[in-house]
Amino acid sequence: MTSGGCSIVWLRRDLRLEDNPALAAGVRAGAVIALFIWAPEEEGHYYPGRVSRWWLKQSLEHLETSLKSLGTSLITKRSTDSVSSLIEVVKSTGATQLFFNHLYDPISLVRDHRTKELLTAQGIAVRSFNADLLYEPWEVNDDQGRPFTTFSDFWSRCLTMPYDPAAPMLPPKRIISGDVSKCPLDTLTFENESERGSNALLARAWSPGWSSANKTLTNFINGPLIEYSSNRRKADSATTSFLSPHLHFGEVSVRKVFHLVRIKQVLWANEGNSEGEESVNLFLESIGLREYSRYMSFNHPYSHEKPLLGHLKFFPWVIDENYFKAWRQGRTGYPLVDAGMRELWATGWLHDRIRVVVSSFFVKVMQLPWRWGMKYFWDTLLDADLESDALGWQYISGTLPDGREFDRIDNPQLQGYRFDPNGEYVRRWLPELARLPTEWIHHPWNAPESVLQAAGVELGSNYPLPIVGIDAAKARLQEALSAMWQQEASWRASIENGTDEGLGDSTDTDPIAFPEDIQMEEDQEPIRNNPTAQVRRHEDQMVPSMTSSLLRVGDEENSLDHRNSVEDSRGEVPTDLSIGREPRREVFNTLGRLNDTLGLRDTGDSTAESSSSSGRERDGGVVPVWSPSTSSYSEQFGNEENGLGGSSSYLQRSHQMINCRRLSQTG
DNA sequence: TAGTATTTCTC
DNA sequence: AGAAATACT
Repeated sequence: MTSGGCSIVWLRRDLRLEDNPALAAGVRAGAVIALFIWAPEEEGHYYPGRVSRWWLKQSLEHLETSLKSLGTSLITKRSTDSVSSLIEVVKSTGATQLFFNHLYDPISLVRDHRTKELLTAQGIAVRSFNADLLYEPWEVNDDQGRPFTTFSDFWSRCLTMPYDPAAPMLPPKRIISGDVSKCPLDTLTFENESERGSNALLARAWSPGWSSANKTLTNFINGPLIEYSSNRRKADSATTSFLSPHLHFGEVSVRKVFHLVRIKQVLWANEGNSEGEESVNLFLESIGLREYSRYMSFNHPYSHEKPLLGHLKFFPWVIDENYFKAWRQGRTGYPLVDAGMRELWATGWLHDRIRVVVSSFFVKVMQLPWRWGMKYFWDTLLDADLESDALGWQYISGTLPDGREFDRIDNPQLQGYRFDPNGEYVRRWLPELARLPTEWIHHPWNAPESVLQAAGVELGSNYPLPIVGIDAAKARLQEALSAMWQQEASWRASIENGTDEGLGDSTDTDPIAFPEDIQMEEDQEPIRNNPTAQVRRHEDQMVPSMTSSLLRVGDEENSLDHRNSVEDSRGEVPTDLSIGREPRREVFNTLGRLNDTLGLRDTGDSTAESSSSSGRERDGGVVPVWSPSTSSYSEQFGNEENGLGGSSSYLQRSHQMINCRRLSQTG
């Protein structure tokens, strides 16, 4: 019981009982205090959006009910500093151990690192676990022991690792409760009055919580999965998994998903059902993208705010809030884009394909800064996920080695006929166009006046004309790109002259500010003639888009001297996109104080035995820690050309980043 | 069967 | 937009 000192199990985005290694460790160790800390201010700009908070609230209630039935309760704390709250709970309960599962977003990396340092200093035994990924980011490396820089290489490696992802664990049968009599709990508030109203409809379409997540998974595997390969391209098919919000909050373990799906695949393979087999591959790929997003975030913690390809910092984004607003409101004049944006606003949901369409339009046609779009997704998506969304937007923006090309503009009209050939999707979300014949539904601006009249469409009045013509957009994009390269060239030249400092610094400290911390949400007309479209028939998908990564990492020592940056990494990047080099090292901070520099020394396969055994340690005997102080990232992976000179600024930069305060109080 | 047109997809 | 797979003749 409580006398020997109980354990705190700090729950975050792992709101489940099954296959929860931190919880299992706590239970094994004796009495447990299950703790959830709500400290949204720590997230800076990324204070969770309305629908995301709604989900979290339901999920926590569900979890608490489950915990109660197992014999304990959920302790909730409202905080602006998780670590202090943890210490407070430690003091008031006499806990001697802390367990939690890893997170990989930039803010958590820093916060969790700090947690370990401070709590360990207080004499608390801290252990952390992998509960969110098939493999930890540091387990997956190329033959040289460096992180992969493209998704496909990363993923094929994952699928051929010498050991399987850990098998999912069963939930505890009962939990002995620690003594919380002296530990006051806070009531958490996740929504205000007006939000409550807006959220009311969500419950008709979604059921947050781990048991519902399991049902969703089962339904998917026994239903739509087999046809995933053929159906996944329709804009509104109901053939996707709907798992993404569940996965975001860790209501279901991705390893369980993986195992169940693989079992199905083996079954189908034996029956010679190749469509089913292929479907599983494709579905797993979307799981893989989610994995990769964590991988990228871990290796490049700036990836949510900086393009991984350095020259992008010279791209002359169009700073136009009216464009931005038109996009948010679904009034760009391109039906497929507008339908998507209205669905997003009304439901918090978008098919993966449509996410690509609207974000590509945002970046390539409007040329608005991708971070604005990402922020809006963050604020409005039910499955908002920083890592996945950063990967998606970077992929779309062409700022990754294997991202889309810069100069490619997707034409929403063509995409419309592709993903929504009969215009049903557009008609559902744009009632003002509902009577337009399919022939014109995706390009009303070309329709004869008589047709428009018959359909009751008045362009420029009840439906807008295209906000930007595609041809004009192409021209503007060309200009922007040449301006970018020019800037980049002169920047490079200034570096060679040693006059870099100024420029280098100023440019990368200015991720274009968000429009006065947009009330992106409520400033819209809550129109939506489509309230009852709770018909969540739409599909889901893990994340918007994505892919890719960057960087080559050498081992710390080597990379500084030999591996003279650029050149070698350059090989696999399209032509002159320079990739940064980023020395990095994980520190394995073992509780028992084992080897603390098991970094990337041993590479992938066979040699990895020592690290693989420790890395795989299920009990968390070894706790890998992302160590900001020893890692540095090239600011925007583009400019390692400045050799050593640059590396000192990397360090500075990384120190800045470590400053939690800075991170967390931006917003 | 070779050669060409068309569809599909980029993570 | 361009490559690759597929379909057609």
